[in-house]
Amino acid sequence: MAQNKIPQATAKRLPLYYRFLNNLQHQGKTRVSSKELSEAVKVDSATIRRDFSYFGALGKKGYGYNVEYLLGFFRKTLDQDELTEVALIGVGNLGTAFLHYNFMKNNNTKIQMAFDTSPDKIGTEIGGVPIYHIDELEERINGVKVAILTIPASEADKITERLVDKGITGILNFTPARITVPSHIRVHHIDLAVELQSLVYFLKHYPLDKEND
Amino acid sequence: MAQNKIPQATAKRLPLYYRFLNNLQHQGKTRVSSKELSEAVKVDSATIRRDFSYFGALGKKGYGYNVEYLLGFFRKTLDQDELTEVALIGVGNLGTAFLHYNFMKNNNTKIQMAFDTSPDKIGTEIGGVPIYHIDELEERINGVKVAILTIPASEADKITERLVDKGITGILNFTPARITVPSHIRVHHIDLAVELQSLVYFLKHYPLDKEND
DNA sequence: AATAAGTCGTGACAAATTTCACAAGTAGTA
DNA sequence: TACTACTTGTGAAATTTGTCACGACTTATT
Repeated sequence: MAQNKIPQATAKRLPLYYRFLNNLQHQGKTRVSSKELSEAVKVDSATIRRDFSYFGALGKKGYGYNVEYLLGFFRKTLDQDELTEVALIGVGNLGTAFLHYNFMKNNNTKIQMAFDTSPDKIGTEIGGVPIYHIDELEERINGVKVAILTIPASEADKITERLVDKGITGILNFTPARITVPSHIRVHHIDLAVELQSLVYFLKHYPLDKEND
Repeated sequence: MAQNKIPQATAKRLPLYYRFLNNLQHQGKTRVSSKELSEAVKVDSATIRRDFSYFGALGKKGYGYNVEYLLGFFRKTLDQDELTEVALIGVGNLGTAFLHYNFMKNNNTKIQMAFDTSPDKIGTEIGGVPIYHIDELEERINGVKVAILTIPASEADKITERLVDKGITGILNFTPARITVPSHIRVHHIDLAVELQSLVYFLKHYPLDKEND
């Protein structure tokens, strides 16, 4: 299932490449060079060529890459044909933003259900996704392997434990809490406050002049 | 202004350390070892010690680190005493989430104003932050150096240009668009769709067993 | 005082990632 | 066909980041 030779740094950029290739195709472009792509995604062109090369020789010298071919290749590589079901826990503003986001456009993931405690929300739908009471988590979440956590930090540990018990394998954690999970479960943390603070720190201590992010 | 010896990877972790040290202090803890901290923030203890060591010898052998001392040190280092004013562009769900977030608790940043186009929102406040019409951007944003972009991707380039013209120096970009700015302006991209796709990719291709994130 | 247990700071190494720079090949043109 | 301009794929070097492992010192205990 895994050609486990691709560096993690490369793997993180793949979804980005995929989306921009999609854009290019919609624009009717049939070929693209690493230089053009570089300007679009803000990644060094040599890095892009290196990234692609892990999958083999996908381009042609003097020509560049064929958009459709590359796109087809990435679709397979990123398992874009296979749907991954996702559950969203916590329908606050951030959670609602996710529900409105149309993930299906370029995507292989679908938020299948959401959970909250607010009586106003339970029983309704947002963006076509039904919202259930968190008490129903155990009975409804069967089969879902990925969860997005957009709840208050104070709830994070408790909910995480319940998710783990139900066999979740990946968690996208937006709470400031650093949750603890068994080692076979993958957690990606996105901490909005840290991101903002970090940006401010870089502004003050790493003034830019020629380099770019 | 910058002791420019600190690796970027370290710099990114500083706000995280800072917050957990704050938590510890609120819990009344006076000392902490790199091992304890490691368990809390999920960063290898050797990495933590190395990170701290870039700032000098902050700890004591056989004892650990004094929470208050360390906290005071980080407060200075992260310029927690100096307030950075932030403008938020786009008061959708994601933007609203930011406005509700109480950044002032452990933080040196304050969202001073927000902009949108919806007549329902303009003139109101959310989380104490006034919302203005985007047309008033130029006249109101003076002095603000950092902007959070939570608008549709299609607006990103246009708004970015206006922000740049008004002398912004840092942008936290939540739109899927990879915006283009002059090289002296720092942009951090956070792409929610990419984050989710990326997590799914890792789940499928990099099964965990003992290692952890 | 002596001993044991704990912890830092860091030299040295290892791993991961990025970048340079160029040979080799392709496309386009005349 | 011959020539020019372009672009890939990659060996090699550089840079960045993470980890190991241990000497040196501190605290606590007996």
